[in-house]
This record gives sequence, C-alpha cells and structure tokens, in this order.
Amino acid sequence: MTNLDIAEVARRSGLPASTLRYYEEKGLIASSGRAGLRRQFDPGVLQRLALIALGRTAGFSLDEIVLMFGPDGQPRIDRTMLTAKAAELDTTIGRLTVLRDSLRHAAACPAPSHLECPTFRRLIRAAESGTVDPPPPAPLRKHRQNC
Amino acid sequence: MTNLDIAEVARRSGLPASTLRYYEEKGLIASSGRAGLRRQFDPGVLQRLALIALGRTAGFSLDEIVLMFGPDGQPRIDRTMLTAKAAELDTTIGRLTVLRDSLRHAAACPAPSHLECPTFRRLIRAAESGTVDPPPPAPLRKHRQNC
DNA sequence: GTGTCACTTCAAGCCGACTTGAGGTCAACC
DNA sequence: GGTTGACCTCAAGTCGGCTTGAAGTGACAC
Repeated sequence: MTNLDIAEVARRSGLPASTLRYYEEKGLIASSGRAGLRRQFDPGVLQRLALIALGRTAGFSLDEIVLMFGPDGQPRIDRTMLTAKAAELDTTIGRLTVLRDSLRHAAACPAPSHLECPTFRRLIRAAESGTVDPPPPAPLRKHRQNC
Repeated sequence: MTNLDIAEVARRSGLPASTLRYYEEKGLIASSGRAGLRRQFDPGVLQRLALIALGRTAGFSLDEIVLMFGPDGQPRIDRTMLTAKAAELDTTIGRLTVLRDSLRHAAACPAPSHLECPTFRRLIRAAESGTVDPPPPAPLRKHRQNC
C-alpha cells in the first residue's frame, strides 16, 4: 500500500527508471521488495533521492555519496567534508564570478575586436599567466562602464 | 628562432604534449610547420591556448571554442553568445551560493543528526520539490547563526 | 488462453576530453 | 655508426554517469 512502484518513483522524482536501477545497483538506494519481478520502493526513497541530487549538485560523485549513508540508511554526513566542500564551492564561485563579469564586459565592450579591448586583453593575460586554467580562475576587477 | 618546439609550448602552457596534439587534431591550434617530424609553433599559440583555457573555464566545449575562431585565426566571438554564457554562469553562481551556505550551515549546525536540523530539512524539501536537481539549484535563505 | 505492456536482466554503447601504448623516425652526441 | 631520447602516428583505453538494446517474465484484460 505504502509501497511505490518504480514507475511511480520515476514519476515523482523525475528520474528515469534506468537511473533508479543504476542507483540501486550502486547501492545508493534500496528497493523494499518485489511485486513479482517489479521493484517496490519505500516512500522514503524520495527523500533519499533528493539528498542524492543535492550531493550531486554540490559536486560529490556517486561513490562519495554512497559513503554518506550509514548501513542503517541514515545519512551519516561528515561535517568536515561539508566544510571542505563549502570551501571548494566558494573558490568555484569566486572564479565563475570573475569570469561572468569579464564575459559581460567583453559582450558590452565597444572595441571592434575583442583583442583590442583592454579588459579582454587583461583577461587573456591573466589566463595566460596560469591564473586561469580549466578549472582555475581569472583574477580581474569588477565590471565597469568603460574599458 | 621565433618558433617554439612542442615541448616548449607544453612547458610554457602547462599542458601535456598529448593535449597539444589533440588540440591540433581538433583544429583548435595549428602548428606553423615542422622541423623534421617535430611540430613547431608560433609563439601566438600561447595566447590562443590561454583563450581556449578561458573558454573552457567558462564552460564552453572544445567544439564550441573551435567556432569562436575565424579562418584567419582571429577570435571571432559572438557577443550574444558571451551574454548568454554570462547569464548561464549567473544562474550557476546563484545555485552554488545557496548550496555553499547550506553546506556551511549543516556543518555548523548543532543538531545531532542532519535530519533533525530544520535548515537541512528545508534544504532537502527544496531538493525534493525539484528546485534542486543536478544541475538545478536549492532555494534557501542566507546562512544564519542558529537554526 | 492469449495478447499486451510494463517491467526485468545483462551486456554493451555513449559522451567529452584526454591519456596511454605500441611501434616508428630522426637529430645529436660519443 | 650506434645509442639515446624526444618526438611522431594511430588505435585503443579511461572515467563517470547513465542510456540503450535484446531477450525474458509476469500480471492483468479480454
């Protein structure tokens, strides 16, 4: 009664059934049983999937996420890990912010060619100097009205 | 004289030679000739590699980046594309910011289990409601001292 | 009882961005 | 003139996160 068919879980979570099977295989979720061949899931799986999605958004791999659940199924999240990930996100955010501002500038800049725009050239130089490499960032000041 | 050996380009750009060959194959860079078998590069390739790195950081694929150079080798960057990418980055930054704050909160939160922390639960609920899915974001207010 | 249809398993394929490995070439040094 | 070592080509492998395809099963409708 309270159990959900895989199709229902797929519908409610927005994930394709193939992904759910894959997650089960990886040990990220567990089916509560079978009705014939068909997997049945406890409704709690939805929260768990949400948690998994959250972890993925934060940049954790599925393997890392598996480790975040105790054998009891309870999330057992290491606070140190969270702090580290937060710091990592912080760095990423900083890089992306600089880049976004630079892109906006380049888009708005009146110089006929990007190579003639001082801001763009500064950005390239920063990139060239190794301050920007993918992943790494581009140090540049805030977006301003004129070059 | 002015030409650079692939090893030199690798050293200066920080990219392995295999990557440079791969980039050449993809049409991202061009060697200016050969000395025997060995590729020679114009020093300008370094700026170009910097530009490529920049594009990668901004989230462009190599295929997209190829299109950003005219047949003349001059960067021919579509300003509309830049604006669009800036907006995309903006969204990403927003999502990551919320997530970072939430992670920090969860790390600092005194609740014995994360599931008992209201902020964390709110985050999960947000995730569950589809506001957060990977890529998508987690809407949640700023980090605060207490739950 | 037979058709349909959503599920099942298992293996293989896909994507992007490279890396790795085998086997070959070439310039320079001793 | 032989060894070394850095380059070369081309094909295949890697990684993560799934998706796809073929072939099978089982519950329910008619």
